[in-house]
Amino acid sequence: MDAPATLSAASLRAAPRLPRDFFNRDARTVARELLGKLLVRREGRNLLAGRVVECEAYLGAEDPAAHAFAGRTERNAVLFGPPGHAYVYFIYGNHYCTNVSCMPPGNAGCVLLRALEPVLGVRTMAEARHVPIVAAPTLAQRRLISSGPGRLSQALGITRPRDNGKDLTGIGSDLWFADDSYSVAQVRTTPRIGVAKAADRPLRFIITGNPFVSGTRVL
DNA sequence: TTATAGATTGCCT
DNA sequence: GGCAATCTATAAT
Repeated sequence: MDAPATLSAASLRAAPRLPRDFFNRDARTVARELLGKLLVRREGRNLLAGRVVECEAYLGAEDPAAHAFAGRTERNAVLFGPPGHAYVYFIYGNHYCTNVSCMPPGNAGCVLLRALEPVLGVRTMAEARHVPIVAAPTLAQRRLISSGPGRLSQALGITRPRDNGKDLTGIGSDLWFADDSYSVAQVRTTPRIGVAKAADRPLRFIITGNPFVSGTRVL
């Protein structure tokens, strides 16, 4: 039912990176297929990784909730560039949110990453989040690491100065998506979280039943 | 130049 | 469940 709790660094290195064509499609398609993939960060010789369990699609000119809705600005310029690049923005004075651009240049779709299940480098991610390091963390404690868009960005050290505009499909990139052939049993869609406009559109995608999805009640 | 809302989080009651 | 924190982009003077 749940994804594997851990993953070896060797198998992660063997997992193919998602190519640019993967992102050169409608944001809804990319969001759905991104579920179950791994977001990987290389910190020197150390690898950090989390499995995507929740994300949201943002469209272009036809989506009032999207940053690209009002057109190209210095802030959102990445969205209008080629697919497979990181769009990182700062929000509420405290948090970075991580997106990946979709669609060909000129089309501004993107996918916001909202929750990861930590699978490799968990201790390092917990330290980055200032989450207590304990021998046998509870589910509630593990959820604090990367369940939420601001949380997962902090866990992987993703910031706008460091990562905005980065090519996530580049060979030399220190941030990328990997496919370890994990199979997602069922995908559920819901309205997007925290948006006032176009609040009725089912553009949030989650792995049904995964406990690391944000807002999940922990018993 | 000033005001306000925001793709959030964490602490308080 | 309520709400303050804290900064940026954008709208309103």
